[in-house]
Amino acid sequence: MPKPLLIPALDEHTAAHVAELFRSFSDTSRVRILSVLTEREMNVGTLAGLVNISESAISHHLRSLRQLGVVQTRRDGKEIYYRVEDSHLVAIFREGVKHVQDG
Amino acid sequence: MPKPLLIPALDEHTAAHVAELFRSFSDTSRVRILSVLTEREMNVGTLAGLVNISESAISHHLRSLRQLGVVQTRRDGKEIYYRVEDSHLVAIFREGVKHVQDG
DNA sequence: TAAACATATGAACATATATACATATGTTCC
DNA sequence: GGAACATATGTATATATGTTCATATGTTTA
Repeated sequence: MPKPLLIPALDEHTAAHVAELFRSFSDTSRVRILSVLTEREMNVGTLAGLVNISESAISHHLRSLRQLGVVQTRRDGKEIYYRVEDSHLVAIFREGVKHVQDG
Repeated sequence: MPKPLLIPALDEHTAAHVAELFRSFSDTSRVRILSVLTEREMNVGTLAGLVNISESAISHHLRSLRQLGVVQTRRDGKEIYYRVEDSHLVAIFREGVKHVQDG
């Protein structure tokens, strides 16, 4: 089957979800958070130290990431550990980082 | 070499560029534009018809995508054709779409 | 060169987003 | 139960972003 001359654009609904996914990677602080959480789980306080923004800001970011299903949580006593479980998401994120690093 | 217990977050400068890259995929209209331009080159007018937003809006999006190096251009007479040349970018974009479509 | 067409640009506006601060919730240990 | 700690939430605010409308630039053809 030959490619049609006029590719129809992705439907609005799917496109909105794709945009939403990439938007979760589209802020400097969130990228730094995810650069950690794609390597290992981490709790909010430690994360705040590593990323150098307030725990409140971290928590707000993590909430939206959790709502989007990008991160998962595990409570251990007083602390809540966040991680990125989905390996496909991890791969997409890492490809973005690699693309930047390879110039 | 064992993984260090404390993964340092990605440095701010690199993270900002990664965020910028993903931000270019983080809007519904841009995703629809790119869903076409990752398949074949296309001019502004036709694109506006496919994506269903004004030519001006398309043009603004294409300008930022061009400034980020995401799209390239070719003029043919009155028309300017846009395309995504970088196959790594195309792959990252498609993985995002696939991730959404596979649920 | 003028008219018609394709695209780009600038300004204005409305909406979204990130962060900080204050406060609330939930957990542990005394 | 109360104190101390970890995280979450609500609100306010500043900034960024997407779109529209009006206008400018560049290209072709009469």
